[in-house]
Amino acid sequence: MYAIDVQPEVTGRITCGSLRADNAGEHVTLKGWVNRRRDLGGLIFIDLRDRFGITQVVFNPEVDAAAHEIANKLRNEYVVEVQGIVNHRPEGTINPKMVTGEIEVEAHHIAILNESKTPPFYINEDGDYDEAVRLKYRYLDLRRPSMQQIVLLRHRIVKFMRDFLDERGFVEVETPLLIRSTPEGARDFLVPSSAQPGEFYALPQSPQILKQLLMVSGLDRYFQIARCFRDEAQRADRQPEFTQLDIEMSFIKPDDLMDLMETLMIEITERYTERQIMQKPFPRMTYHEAMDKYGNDRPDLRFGMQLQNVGAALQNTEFKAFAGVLAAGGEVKAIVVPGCADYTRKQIDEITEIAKANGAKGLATIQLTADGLKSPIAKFLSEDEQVALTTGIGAGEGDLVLMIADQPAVVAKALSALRDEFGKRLNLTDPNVMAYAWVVEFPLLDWDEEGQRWDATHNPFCGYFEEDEHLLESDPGNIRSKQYDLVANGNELGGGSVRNHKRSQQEKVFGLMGLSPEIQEDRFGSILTALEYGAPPHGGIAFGLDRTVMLLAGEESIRDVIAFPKNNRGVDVMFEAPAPVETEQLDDLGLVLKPKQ
RNA sequence: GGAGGUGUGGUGUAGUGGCCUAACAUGCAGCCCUGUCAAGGCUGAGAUCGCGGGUUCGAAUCCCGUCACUUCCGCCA
Repeated sequence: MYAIDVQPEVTGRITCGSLRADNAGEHVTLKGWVNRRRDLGGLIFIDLRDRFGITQVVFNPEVDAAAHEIANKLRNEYVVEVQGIVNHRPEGTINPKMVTGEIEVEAHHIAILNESKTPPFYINEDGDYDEAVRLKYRYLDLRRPSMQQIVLLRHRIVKFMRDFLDERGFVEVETPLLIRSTPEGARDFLVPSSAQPGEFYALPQSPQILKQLLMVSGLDRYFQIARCFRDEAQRADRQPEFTQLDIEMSFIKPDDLMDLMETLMIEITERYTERQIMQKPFPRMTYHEAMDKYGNDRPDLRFGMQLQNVGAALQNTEFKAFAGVLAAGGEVKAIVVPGCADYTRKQIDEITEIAKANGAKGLATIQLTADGLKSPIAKFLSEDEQVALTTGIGAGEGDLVLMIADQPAVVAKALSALRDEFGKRLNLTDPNVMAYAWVVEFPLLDWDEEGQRWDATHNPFCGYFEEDEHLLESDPGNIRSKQYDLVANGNELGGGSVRNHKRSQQEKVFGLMGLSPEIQEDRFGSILTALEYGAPPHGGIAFGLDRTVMLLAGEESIRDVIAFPKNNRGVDVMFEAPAPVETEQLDDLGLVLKPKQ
């Protein structure tokens, strides 16, 4: 349990978590919910719960017959007010599991402030309840102490962020939610306007341009707990509206920002969780290194099992599947899975499916059993090759070697998925460890086959290394950006960059992305013009706040760290939003709905 | 847009062709009980097994379709 809650002092109300042996003899009034009732016939015990804790109340007919009579009617989740005397519990009935377990309140009066229907799930114990029901009755779900802990943790983290940044000269600025749509990136949520029928605002995917404009304003250091919106498919760690800790600073190098954010994350982790940080200062690796060793730009560094390139040993292989891939400029990579040589045919099929679901055409396996090599491809491999693919990459008896041959992107994706799978299967992902790391030097651009143009890897405002300037024409795919991502345990927590602060730089990037000067002016005129008026060098970062809290709270779903989240289809099941609107509302907006298919 | 998983009293689960007139726990209702703290004991109510169709003498169970939830791929500058 983290020390993240405080007892209120302003109202003078005594909470259900505050009474101790010292309070014995005091007359008190407690208010809260009935967590549990234990009716022994003569005596009735009530565990009274509020956000701050649980206190046992005892109703004794010999002390107050009227109160005891009312207590007969109490049920779970009734809201009551109890007046009574704080007593030491009798010898032998102290409950060491409760912080208030040395005392109880002897009730002299009780008032039922509100009754409650039987809740659709248990408030007083944690369980794995149907999420649809939890979301429909979210106010009850949030009544559960474990959910309140998360709400509090999030509050503490956000408050710490604000204080931390304030102490360092950052200014919190609110930026508008009704902005202009730009078709790049994710699909925008659109908001129609009645003042301009047929025209739309968009909700921001991030305050990117706005915070850069604040740097042009000379604000020097900006932050915001910024709500962002993206109309894309949901995931366990993605919501249509989410919150970022958004930061921008002037006159910085990437290192300045990384150091600052690293301090912030270390402080938060160590203050509010009991998790161990795997390595301080956070390791830094380039994008290429991350892709090479882990096949992933957000690797889970809690375990090894790195990808190994075995192409060199297979230059002359007779195994056609490998030879063909290598001849076509592809690669063959392997991971060594410890202790899984005894995998059954069925288990091998299972992991092959995982590889295929992640784009691989197949999965080659070698099982190093006590009886020797077991592998469907062994017969195609020379003795030297067999050695290279086993002991040559550190595999020993009892281990399982997994190999994928394909174009680098396919190999990376599939092997990375397998690595993550075995990290879980083999319990290598210690939930008490936070393996933070920075990934840097992403490629500025990657080639979009469909659009036949270069696309910004991160965002189009990301700056690039001056020494790569000469690649702008010849080899745009190899320009290194000044981007940095903070990853932890296989999650991308945040990303940012030092930006283009000159119009000419920014135009070059837009140009490579296939945006004509006219389109650039139309969509990004404001920022481009601003860059002409003494824009300082600047850069920033945005942290996924929900994702960060999720990880620190040890939750597996982003929905568990958002008070009122949407479900997997973006539906708010409590309010049943989105919902149709009145025809009059559409008329005001100049909108007509197409008939449904 | 695609693939997988799940769907059985309020809740969590069991049941994978007949023994199911659907079981267990908990919750709920009633009764008993003065030191419980996941209180205990007894009694009881509560599910046409997501929905529709099919196969079969017989379907919670097999098949097809559909819906919902969920995970992943695509998507997420």
